[in-house]
Amino acid sequence: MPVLSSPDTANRFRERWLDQAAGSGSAPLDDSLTSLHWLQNFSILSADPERLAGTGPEYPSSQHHLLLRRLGFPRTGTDSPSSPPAGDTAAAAGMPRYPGSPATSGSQTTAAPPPRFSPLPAPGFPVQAGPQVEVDYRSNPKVKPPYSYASLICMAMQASKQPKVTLSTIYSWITDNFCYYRHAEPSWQNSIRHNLSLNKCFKKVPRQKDEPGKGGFWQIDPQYADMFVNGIFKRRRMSANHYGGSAAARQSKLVEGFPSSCPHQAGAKRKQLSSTDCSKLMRSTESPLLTMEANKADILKGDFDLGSVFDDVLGGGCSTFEDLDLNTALSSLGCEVEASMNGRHHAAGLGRWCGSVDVTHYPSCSYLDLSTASMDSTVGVSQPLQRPQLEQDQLLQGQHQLQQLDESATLFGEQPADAALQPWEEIKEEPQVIPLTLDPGFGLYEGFFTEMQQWERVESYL
DNA sequence: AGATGTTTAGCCGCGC
DNA sequence: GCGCGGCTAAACATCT
Repeated sequence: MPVLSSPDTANRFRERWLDQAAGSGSAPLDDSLTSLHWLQNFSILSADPERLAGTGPEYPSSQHHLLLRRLGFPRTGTDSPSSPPAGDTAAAAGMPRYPGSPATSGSQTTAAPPPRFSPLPAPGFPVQAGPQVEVDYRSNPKVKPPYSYASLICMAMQASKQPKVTLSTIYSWITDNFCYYRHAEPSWQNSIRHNLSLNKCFKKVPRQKDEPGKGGFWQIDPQYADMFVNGIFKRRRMSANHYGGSAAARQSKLVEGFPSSCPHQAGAKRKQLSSTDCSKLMRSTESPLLTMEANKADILKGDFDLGSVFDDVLGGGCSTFEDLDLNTALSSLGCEVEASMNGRHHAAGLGRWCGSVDVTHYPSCSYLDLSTASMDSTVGVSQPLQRPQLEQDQLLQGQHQLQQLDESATLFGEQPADAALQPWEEIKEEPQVIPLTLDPGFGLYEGFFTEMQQWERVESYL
């Protein structure tokens, strides 16, 4: 993670951040740098359930890929499905599946580069000389996207402007954006369902009696929103010495904070608690409110205390911003900015995974969802926006923030070259993400947004 | 019947 | 080696 090392920077941050907190206006905008027109062409728009009937416009695959990458969808090695894909697989095609997992089938030896969004190889993956080949997952049916199902679900949810999505919406978004799944055996859908059910990060929202349709809705449980960093599901173990404290202690906290660490979900599921016991245990404490209350103490105690972090940083206790992964924080906060233009709500995906420093670096990205509904929607409450001026202002604000993030991305891009050699270092930091104490009903987008915006602006004040 | 949701089982790769 | 995370597969239940 790029760092800000100068105390001056911290002071600048404090000055600007505090100024903003005091109500000072925003800086003039430069539309040329903040145009979001490209977003409107992003195929993620098709995630809009109303457009998922398969009649949506098709965008050139190259454009899709470019946009997808511009959105910052990172290729994540650790989230790459580790099992042979279903259907016509990359493995079957003899294509090494990323990362570092050579094709398991040697029957066909078609040489192909590993699927990747970024030209950087993953650790353990042999560096290949020559031109970097990128894979367009939208049009290439042979390469399985290197995203875990949880990540795919998260993407679909994020891409949707809805605070809750149906299973079919998730299916549609995935098939719409990843050609592989259009041709794959439908077993992947089973895996999606399995993931939704088993993964505590996803919460089912029962369909109202008067709501037509089948099945319920799904959303990311705000309690676990921080598990999705850069839109990618992160539940990897932390490095032993990443924090100042003991890894064991943090692991303990992680377990406390994330029931997903229950042996049933974890690998020990068959060795410690029986799945039934665990399931019961988990469900007995499943209420986000309960668990939130239970976790609140720890969270407030400073598992990641923003105030103390700033105190450290601003007070010089922290010589650098290394310990403050702003992008992680931002993404943990699920940065959302309302942005609809001319009273017209743009469809899903009016947002971006921002903070892409450089395609040659594995960027630390934050998803800036500019969809209006996300912020204004609460579960079961649809609140049409009729605040054109506010929307304009917020759009401008969002654009401004994007601009600032881009600028800060440039700033962050001035990292040592060797930073690119360890692109996965950020992943090790993922447990550092902030445990959210949010309204479990996606009220987070309302109640939390005020705080979130300030976090979102953190970089803009540097 | 088909879609959706839950649960169980087992395999694999990776990190510690 | 062990634990964990991710995946596939399958059985089963429930709902539309």
